[in-house]
Amino acid sequence: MDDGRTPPHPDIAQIPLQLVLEALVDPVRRRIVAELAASDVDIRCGGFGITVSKSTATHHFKVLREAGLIRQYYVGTARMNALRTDDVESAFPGLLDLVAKG
Amino acid sequence: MDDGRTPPHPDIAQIPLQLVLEALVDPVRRRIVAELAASDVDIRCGGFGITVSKSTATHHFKVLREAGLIRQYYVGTARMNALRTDDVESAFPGLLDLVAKG
DNA sequence: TCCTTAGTACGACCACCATCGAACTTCGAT
DNA sequence: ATCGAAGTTCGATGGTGGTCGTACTAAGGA
Repeated sequence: MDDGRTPPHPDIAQIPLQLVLEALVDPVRRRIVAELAASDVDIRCGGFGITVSKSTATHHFKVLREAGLIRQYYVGTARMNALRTDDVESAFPGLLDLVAKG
Repeated sequence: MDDGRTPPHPDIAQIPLQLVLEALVDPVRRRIVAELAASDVDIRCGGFGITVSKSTATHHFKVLREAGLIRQYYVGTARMNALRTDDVESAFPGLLDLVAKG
């Protein structure tokens, strides 16, 4: 399970609303979530329409992951991002729709 | 309508999600919203279980009002606060429930 | 008329967070 | 074996927002 590169992912049921709102209040992070929500496939870190530096992007993905909103895994050097749609919807119903619709 | 003391209240349909999230990311403001959601009656500014100074409280109410979440009106010297439940629910379905449940 | 109560307005301060660049790691391809 | 592409880590910086105290205004009661 733990290949030493896959970061830990929290249990959504135990994430306080505070953490989720802090994650989603940033427009860059909300854009990431919206793009994932609109996509059929997972997206690598470099594949989003965001205009920040790579180090800043890394920071945003970490915040989203620790808030339980995305899952991350490696494919080669690419770090893939998946929206935890069902998890989030069960813990915070309606929230993803709000973000997706903008 | 305008008695010179009643502040302007924005049309909810035109409020960006950004503004609402900025309002709700603060735990003090979320507490205010939660208390209003749990109450049958409107509550004056001094009637909440928050532990900040009066000037800080004024600031929080202003943010909530400008985000379209509450309506404010005067009764004597007391400034009453009412949750705009239906407005918010129609513009951001599910959001108030998340805050109310905490 | 005072005095108290309720809240606002204004500055100042402080902590936090988004941001960046530079240096580094890891993987894949040449 | 090298090189480039993809991210990470670290430290520094700058702006913004939550906080407070003080001074102020408005309303109601003694």
